[in-house]
Formats: sequence, C-alpha cells, structure tokens
Amino acid sequence: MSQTLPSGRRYQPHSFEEKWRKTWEAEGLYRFSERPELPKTYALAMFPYPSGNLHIGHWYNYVAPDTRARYLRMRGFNVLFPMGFDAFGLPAENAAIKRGIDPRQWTYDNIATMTGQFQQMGTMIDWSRQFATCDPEYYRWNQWFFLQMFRKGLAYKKESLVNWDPVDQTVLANEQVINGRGDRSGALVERRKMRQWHLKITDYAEELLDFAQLDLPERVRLMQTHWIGRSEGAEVDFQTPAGTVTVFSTRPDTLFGATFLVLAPEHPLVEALTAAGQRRAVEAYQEATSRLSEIDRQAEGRPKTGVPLGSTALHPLSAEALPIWISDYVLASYGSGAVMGVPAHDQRDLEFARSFGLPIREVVRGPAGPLDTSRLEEAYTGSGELVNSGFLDGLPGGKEGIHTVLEQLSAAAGVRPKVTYRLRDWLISRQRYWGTPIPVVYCPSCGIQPVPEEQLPITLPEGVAFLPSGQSPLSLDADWKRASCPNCGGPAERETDTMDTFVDSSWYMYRFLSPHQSEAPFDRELVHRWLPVDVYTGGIEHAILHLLYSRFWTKVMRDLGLVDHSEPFRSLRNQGIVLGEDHEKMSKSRGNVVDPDQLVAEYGSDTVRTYLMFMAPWESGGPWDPTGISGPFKWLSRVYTMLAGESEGPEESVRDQQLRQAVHSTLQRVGDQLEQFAFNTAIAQLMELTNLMVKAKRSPISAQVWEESAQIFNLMLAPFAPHLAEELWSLRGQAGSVHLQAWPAVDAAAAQPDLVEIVVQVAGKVRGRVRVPPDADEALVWQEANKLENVTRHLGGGQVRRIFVPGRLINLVPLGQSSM
RNA sequence: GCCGAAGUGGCGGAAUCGGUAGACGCACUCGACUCAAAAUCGAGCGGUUCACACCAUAGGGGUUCGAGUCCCCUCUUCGGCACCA
Repeated sequence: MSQTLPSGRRYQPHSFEEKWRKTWEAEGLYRFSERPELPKTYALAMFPYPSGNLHIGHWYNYVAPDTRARYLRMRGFNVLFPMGFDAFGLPAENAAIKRGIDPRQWTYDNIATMTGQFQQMGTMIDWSRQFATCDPEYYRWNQWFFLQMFRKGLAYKKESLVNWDPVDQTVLANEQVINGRGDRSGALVERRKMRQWHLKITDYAEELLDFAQLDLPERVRLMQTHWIGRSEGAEVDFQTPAGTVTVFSTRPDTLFGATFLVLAPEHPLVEALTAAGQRRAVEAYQEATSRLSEIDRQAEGRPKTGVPLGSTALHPLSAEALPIWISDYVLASYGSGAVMGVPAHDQRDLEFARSFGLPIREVVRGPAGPLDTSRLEEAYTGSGELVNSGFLDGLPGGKEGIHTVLEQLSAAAGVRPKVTYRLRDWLISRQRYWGTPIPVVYCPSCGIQPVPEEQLPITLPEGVAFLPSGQSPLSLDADWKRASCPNCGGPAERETDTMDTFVDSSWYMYRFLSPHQSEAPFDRELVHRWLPVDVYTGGIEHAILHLLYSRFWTKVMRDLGLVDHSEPFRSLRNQGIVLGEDHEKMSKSRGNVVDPDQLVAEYGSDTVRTYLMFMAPWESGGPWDPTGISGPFKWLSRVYTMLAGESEGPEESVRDQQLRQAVHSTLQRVGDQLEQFAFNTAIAQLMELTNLMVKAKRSPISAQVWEESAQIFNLMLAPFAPHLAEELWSLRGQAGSVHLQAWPAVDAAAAQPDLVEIVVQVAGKVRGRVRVPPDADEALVWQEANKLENVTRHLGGGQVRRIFVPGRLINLVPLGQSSM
C-alpha cells in the first residue's frame, strides 16, 4: 500500500471501523425507541436461517436495506429495522444425526457466531430486539395460534395423498415440491396416504387474489395468482348406480359433447362402481398409480392410460349412458376428482378417447367448419356455435359465451356455477424433531384433544435419540409422549409431529415490536401503530411460500380480532443474487464462494458495503468480480484524502457556482435514487461528485463554498459508508455522530445549472451543440445554432422545419428535400 | 407446451416523458513520479477512417422530425407453471 502519504492522511479503515462500532454500541446509537412525533417507517429484511456463517449473500441482502433505513432516519423518520433468526429446521437435526451435536446447541452457537459477524457490517440493527424462532417464548405462540385456528376449524387433520420426501423423511407442503422434487433435498417425492394436519388457506383463496393493499413486483403477483389458480366453471352431477358423481368443468357449454366420465384412481366411489369382472384390472391400475412418483406421473407426452370400471353414468340432459373409466391424468386433489370426457374439445380427453376408441362428438362449430372426428388430432378449444346440443343449439360456445350458456343450463337439474382453485390447504405436519410441537393429545376415549392454553408451551424434550433412520425423536421418547387427556383426565399420547417452519416465519414481523412480551404473541397497541411493514425486502424464492403463508396468517389474525389490517406488508422488493466469478450460483462444491470476513479483513467493511451496492442494480444481482472491488476502495480512499487531507496538485478551474450546482443536484439525485432502490447509480453520482470536488479543492474556491460542499458530502456518505463518514465527521471537528444529523436540504436554485448544452440536429443527426440558459426559447437557440458553420453547411439554405425540446435539443429539418 | 422477464463496449452497468447511446467503475494503453516496482496523479479507451463522415443497443421489418426506449415477426438466455379438467 501507499507509503507516499503520511499515515494520518491515508485511508486506513482498520484504524477506525472497529472503534466506531464500539462507540455506537456503547452510546446506544441504534437503540430503537418510539418517537410518536415523527412519521414511522418499518423496514424489514427477511431474517436468515442460522446456517453457521454469514456469507456474501447475507451482506448483499442486508447492506442495501440498511443504507436505505439510515437514509430514512436522516430524513426524519422513526425507523424500525430489526433482525432475528429463522432458527427451526432440518440442518440442525442433520448435524445431530451426523455428529451427535444437540440441535439446540448447534443452532444457538451458530446464532452467536453470526451475530458477531453481523456486527462487522455496521448496520443500524437494534440487536436488543433479536429473537430466534426456536426460543420456547416464541414458538409457544405458534402453538397458541394453532389452538385458535383449531377452535375455528381452520386447523384440521385429514387423510390425503401427501408428498413424502424419502431423503428428509418427512412430508412436504405442495409449495415445497418443485418439479416433483423436495425443495431442500432434491429427492423425488413419493405419494403417500397419511393423516396430517392442515391449515385451511383455501378458505382465503379468493381474498388472497386481491392485491389492492399490497404493492408487489408484477412477477410475484403473477406467480401467486397462478399458484392460487382460480377457475370459473360449473359442477355437473351424473347419477350412477353407486350414487352421484360430481364433475367440475370450465366448459359446461360442451356438456352435450361428453361421451364418458373419468375418475381419479383414488376417487372414493371407484370401488363401488367397479363391476366384478373389472375388479382385478382396476386394483392393478390403482396399485400401479400409487407407485408412480410425481415426476413419472407428470412426464411429458406420456400416453394416456386407464381402465374402464364396467359401469355407466346417466348424462343429466341427454339421459345417455356414459362409460366410467379411471385414469391417472385425473387428479384426486383438484376439483371433485372426476371429469366429464369431452374429446372433441379437450386435448387430454381426445388423447384418452383415441387410446381407447371412445366416441367423439363435436358440439362447438368453429369458423373452420365441421370437425372430422374420425381423424381429429387436435381438440377444438376455440369458440363457435353450439351444435348437437339439444336445447343449447345455436348458443355461443367457448370461454366467452360461458355465462349465457350457464344461464340456460342452471335451470337444468344437476348443473350449478362453481369456482375452483388450484391452491390446496397448507399441510403443516412434519415428521421431524427440530420444530414446534403440535399442541394436541390423542385420548383413546375422547379422540383428538387440544392442549389447554395454560399448558403452553409444549417444549421439545432434551437429550433425545437421533437415529439416521429418520424416525422422529419425539415418537421414540416414551416419557415425553405420555400425557393426560384434558377432557377425561385419562392417559393419552402427545402428537409427535412438529410444525412446518414456515409457520414460524408467518408472523415474526409482528413479534419485533414486543420481542419479549410474555402475555400475548405481540403488543396489540404497538402492532396497530407499526404494522403493516412499509417495505419488505427479500429473495424471489419466497414469492409463493413464505409470502403467501404470511398473507394468510395476517388475514386469520384479523378474523381472530387480533389486528385490524389485512396484509402484513405494504410493499415488497426482491433483491438479486450474487453469483460466483464464473457466473454460476455460489456453492462450496463449485469452489466459487466469496468470504465476506476475508474481504472485510482486506478492504474494510465500508468498501464491501459499497461494492455490493455498486456492482449491479440491487434488484437484479450479478456475478462477483474480484478485481472490481478495488474501484470502491479507491473511491473511498479519494474521499478520505479529499476531506481529511491537504489539497495538492495544479490549480484547476472549478468555480464556486459550478461546485454548488454539482453538490445540490447530486444531493437531489442521491435522495431520489435511494428511495427507488437505485443504490448503484446513487454511488455513481457520488463518485462523479468526488471527481469534481477533488479538482475544486485545488481551484480558487471560496472557503465557505468548500465547507458547505464538504459538509453535504460527508452527510450523503453516511448511509453508504457509515464508518468512514463518522471518522471524517470527527476529523472535520463536527460534534456528535454524523448518523444523528438531518439529511441536508436541497437548494433548488443552486441545483439549477446556469448554462445547458442544447444539441443541434439537422434532419435528426447531431451536427453541433450550443450553450444557452436553461430557459432559453426556440428563437434564441435557433439564432445560436445558425452561428455554427457545421449546421449551416448541412442545412444548405432554404426552408427549415424546427422541432424544439426546451433544455434538450433542436432538430432542424430542411423542407422540400425528399427523405424517402 | 403455457405465462413472464431480459438481450447495450473486453467486463459490471448508465441513459425521467420517444430527444447527445455508453454516465460511473473494472480491465487495458500511454505519460508523470520512482534506481525500479507498487501506490498515486494526468491522458486515452465501441467499430471503420488521415480526416470529413459513416456504422453501431440480439436479428429483421414498421411508426416518428427523431427509437436502446413504442408496435409486429424471429432468435437467444433466464425465471415460474407444467395432464389443475
């Protein structure tokens, strides 16, 4: 490093960063206190899982919101910017299985390490509010919420086909299965029939589609909308020997085109509808289906398979007898688990019909004329006139005409409008140890009994056995399992499943207001004042999972009378991901991981902070460039010398007015850009101003203007490089902390340049520039433009059409010249 | 397959409303300082060209006085969904 500057004037972050962090801590600079006289803002960044070490992605996620929170604080807001740990989950348990470490110990050790690393970041997080979701004082409220939901029928146990992850040895929610694989383990999930606890998120499906109170990035909104998957259509009843089979269809207009019914292999009426001669085939098919993994079942271009049951259903309008089949393309968990087969107008039904030689009947006549049903390859799903449809003939068929047709149909028996959602109820049971015990006991005589609230929390037992078999340690702990029935007092057994960890994160934002509250999950008065979160930041990977669940949770809390709003957040911003040097996702196996501790040791915290915000737009992220970090380091070094050192070098020609103009327009822009999360361009603006100020310092600038510039620069630097800004503030002899100062006010008049450059175009091509006052009118610009030889030459005399954009350009288009 | 986003120098990226394409930074080149190097400071840096000028924002068309920005088609990359009736 440089030896040419005396050490007192060289930027040596290690000589002061630690010192300032200790001072801030000692003075409680970031201790949150409610200031009712100020406007409030709640800035929340998704809390991390305590995996062991803080990685560069954590820095990326937290440094930018911290910078923005610091800015808002200087702008006079009462800012809450808390942090905690999402501390339940499998890695702790896996460490226990592999290395015999207590999950509790492992987790709290990691939290201690990571909070230590967090300190280095120099954030304004108030650590006195920190909590972990594995604290019994926290998860007891998960149990409490569960009991409230149980009471309202929103938490219930049902048997259904669930996703079983054979590696993590637990069931998973639908949202945790990506392309048929467990989101954590990557293992192919299996279908298993199990009795499991669910939360009734489907009760809120319609309301969750309403985003009026929530400013989400468009793609997140779309993802949630698709996930909820609202479909309008109708339910149609078909009478069978075993009772009514109800089907759901989005195209009830094609009812007369139905030539068969298909049930899911798991449909409850299958057994009753199976003819004796078909029993073997049907059971074999059910057996084969149950063995298929999700991936196999969904494989692309898989030929349609199925088995007829040997019985028929009565078409409600035509009274025809339709054969009933089962096939795995019909899902038990959607709609009613049964469909009417309309092969002419549904591609799947067509493929099925052609596989088994079932009749195909056209009922929608498209513009292309009648369908050749004998060799139809593609079902016609467009609109047209209904044909072969009895009393519906002549009505408009297709999605658009559906309401007209439904009106006619609803008079008929067994047809009624129906809205169906793709969203399934949230399966929260997990066959694991390190989570919230579900507060329920099983009594041989009274059945399922909720644990009385006064017995909460049901804490996790210690010193249990962790077996690699994946069996839940809770089910192996006979002592823990033993309980008495709250109803009859007789012996009973505890539920040994624990809750999905997404329960923990569904309401943690409420807990930060009163993290140590022991009477209730949160202080309702404080929550009333501080929620919803104003700006929530986090990764796109939670677009559906966590965000949908926490929206649901808030609506439930509202209906329980706990809160008076319907959304936990007002707005959401997604940060991007820092990729490795090789443009790939960072991973230990790829060896492209960047270690923030090492970077801090080399460059100091402020440089790491600044580079992360400068390297790319925060919301897009990008590859790590190991040489790029020298840019921000050099910049901060220049800033240091500029504000703390003596000026040197030749005189330049920066004038007072020019400097003030640059300072105040930068001030305006940096503020605007921080509000828009444009951290990279905000820093670019500051770098640009630095370049000018370094020159100005060697110019005959008045001491007063220089002082004003230095002061404003120092304040603007504070949110980005908090340590350096504080050091400079102190070196410059200013009192107090720079972080307690107000953001400087823009002098709008000074920010206005005295002359602006106007581009002179001839026929759309730039031929010159003129410098005029910003408010110059067309006549003046035209007059100035005519003085430019290059312009007049290209104009060549004659009539000219002028297009004038004030402050920007003048385009001179010679008339009479054919531009064609 | 369906839905969505994005393609700008060697690299990361700038560019309010349709108005100077390439801000800021990295890398690179030259110069100053140095015995030398590093650091620092100064200058240059899309392509063709001596220059005038021309070409250039994935490719092709269009609208416009003017298009990275708007419209249509194509290609590529990334993300989501994936037999949801």
